[in-house]
Amino acid sequence: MGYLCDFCGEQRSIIYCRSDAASLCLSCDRNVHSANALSKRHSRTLVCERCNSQPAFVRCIEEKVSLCQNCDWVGHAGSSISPGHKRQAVNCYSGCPSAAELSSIWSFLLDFPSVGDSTCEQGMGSMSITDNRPMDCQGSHEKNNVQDASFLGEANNVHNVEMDKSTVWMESVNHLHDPRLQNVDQAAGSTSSAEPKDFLPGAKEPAVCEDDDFYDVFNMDEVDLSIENYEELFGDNPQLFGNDGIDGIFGTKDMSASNRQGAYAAEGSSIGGANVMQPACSNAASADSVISCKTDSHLYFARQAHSSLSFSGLTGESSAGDYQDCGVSSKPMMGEPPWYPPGIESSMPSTSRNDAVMRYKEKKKARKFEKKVRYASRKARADVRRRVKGRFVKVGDAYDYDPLSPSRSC
DNA sequence: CTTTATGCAGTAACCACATTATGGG
DNA sequence: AGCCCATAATGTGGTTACTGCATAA
Repeated sequence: MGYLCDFCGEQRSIIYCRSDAASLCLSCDRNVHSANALSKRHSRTLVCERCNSQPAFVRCIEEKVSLCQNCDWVGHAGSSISPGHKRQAVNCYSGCPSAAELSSIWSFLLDFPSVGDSTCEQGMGSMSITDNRPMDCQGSHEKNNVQDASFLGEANNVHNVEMDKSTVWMESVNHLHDPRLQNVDQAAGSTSSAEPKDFLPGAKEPAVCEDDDFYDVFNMDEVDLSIENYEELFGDNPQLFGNDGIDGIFGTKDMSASNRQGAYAAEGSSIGGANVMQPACSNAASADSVISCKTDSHLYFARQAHSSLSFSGLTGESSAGDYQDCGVSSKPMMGEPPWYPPGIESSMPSTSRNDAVMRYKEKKKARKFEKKVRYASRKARADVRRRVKGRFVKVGDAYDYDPLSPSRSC
């Protein structure tokens, strides 16, 4: 069975666009994603060469194949045959890099027979959606000329790549806390550890901070952050939330439900560039992603965290498309992630998970939104006031409820 | 498949009145 | 500026009624 480009149906698909949920050949990828500013921001990565349906997560250097998480797990973690294979993280990119640029980023891209294919490149030349600019995104380039190419640390030959700095950016997954990735070779081993530090507060990192998707992450307007006992949800693996764990996000564990939102937003500015938050694009993305799910989403996120998988870009009112954009469809929110490695699922102690679900449900049920009493004196007054069907009654009138005594006057 | 009934969860409204805020002298 | 007084506005908790949604019949 051939895995052809979803767009032209002719070339072999190489790139997977999460936003479009489509597998594209290089030509169509550039064609489609140079259409407008929004499409340019679509986060793409290689398509899994095994299942050809999921975005690639790592590349097995030994087998020279790009694999999604599921296939990677099946082929490596879940297999006794090739567990020691060296793997390399496959990053996401956005913008409209050429095939040559991509091959500079992913040297292994040359393994693909269609890369560099003349007809493919010619097809790019005959793009019908192009504007007059030889290399798109010039406008934004000028506007965002402060952007730095340092994020291209994953590239083997960063300095040789003269790509549009404003439109192409790689997303590091180096800070993944996925133990299964411990064996992943961090592409020339280079900038992995230092890379996140480039995004510290103050150090403007436009490719990250100016990305609307990233801001969406901090769109707290409608986010319910009423995690009553988040350490119960997330505490099993505090490392997932950076060095400071969950406290690194919320600042204090004693933060009330109402305060969390504000504090979160307040910290968001620093978090955005600090050690906690990183924009991520995929299911292979940073576990430092944002906690901004509502109700049941908490559980799902918790599951993601527990399984060392994560996603970002979820806002309280995220749509299905948003989830898709993160490499996770909305469907799993109602149940099991379809791409969830069966091995993990089966190996995960079902009892512990059930316990976690039970605990979550209990907490959710018992959760009460703390009401902040502004005037304790009024509360004290109300606490002793007699009522009729819950309503206050005049002093001396008949009442059916007396907080001071269960007796009734009538 | 559509309609109706039922259950559940969430929320606004209600009450009296002490407390608080505001403005004028 | 500081004080006093009158008036208006606020907020407090338990209960009910209402609404919207999901599910079953």
